[in-house]
Amino acid sequence: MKRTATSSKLSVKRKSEIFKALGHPTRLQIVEKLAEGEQCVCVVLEMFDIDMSTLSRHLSVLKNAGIVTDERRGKNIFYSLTCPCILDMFQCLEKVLGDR
Amino acid sequence: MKRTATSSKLSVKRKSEIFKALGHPTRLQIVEKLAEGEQCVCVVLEMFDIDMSTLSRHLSVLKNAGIVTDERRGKNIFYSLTCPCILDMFQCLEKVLGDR
DNA sequence: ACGTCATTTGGCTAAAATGCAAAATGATAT
DNA sequence: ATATCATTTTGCATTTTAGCCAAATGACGT
Repeated sequence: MKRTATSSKLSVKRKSEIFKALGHPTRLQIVEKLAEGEQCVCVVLEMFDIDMSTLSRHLSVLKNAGIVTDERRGKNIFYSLTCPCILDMFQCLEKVLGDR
Repeated sequence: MKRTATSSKLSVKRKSEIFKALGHPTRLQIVEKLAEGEQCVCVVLEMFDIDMSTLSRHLSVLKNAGIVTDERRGKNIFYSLTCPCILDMFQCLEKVLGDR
């Protein structure tokens, strides 16, 4: 099967949404943290010097993009990567940075 | 060597800038087009129903992120991918989309 | 039912991104 | 020197995003 570089209009939209969601330092670091496994919001909060409500908003951006899911257990809410394969993208990116 | 998921602050910034640059449908399609090889601005323009000045802005966003370079030849300016390895990221992303 | 803890949501303001139109630039041809 | 073509830059209006604070929600303990 021939490999084409172009994508359907719908797919372009979804892909760019994912990129956009990752296009913020805080959100990028959240995802990197989740690479270690499921994390409680309270733990993630400690990583940054931002308001809890701001963090919550970032988490919802990631969630809307389909990058993470959340699950409530008791009083806490835990976030995790929907598909750890997203980390492969990060490695590719490392390489892009390295090659320049 | 142990593989860590976290990155230096500087690297986080640069990475998120690259993601951000790709986080727009038009820019994403430009990059996909450049996957075919160097392209004249005029050719890229035909792909979209946008003002030339708008396209030029998108191109400069990609350029500032280091994703593309430009070269003038005569009256025309040609853009190409700085590092075609960025396309690997796209394939990873396809997989992320596929896995859901 | 009431209070508390963890998190999200609404309301607001400031900053950044998008996009068009018009002016500026750079290369070439006359 | 002037005109023309291709592209970028500037100026401006509109929309989107980021962030804080305060109010709302949901789960739990008393």
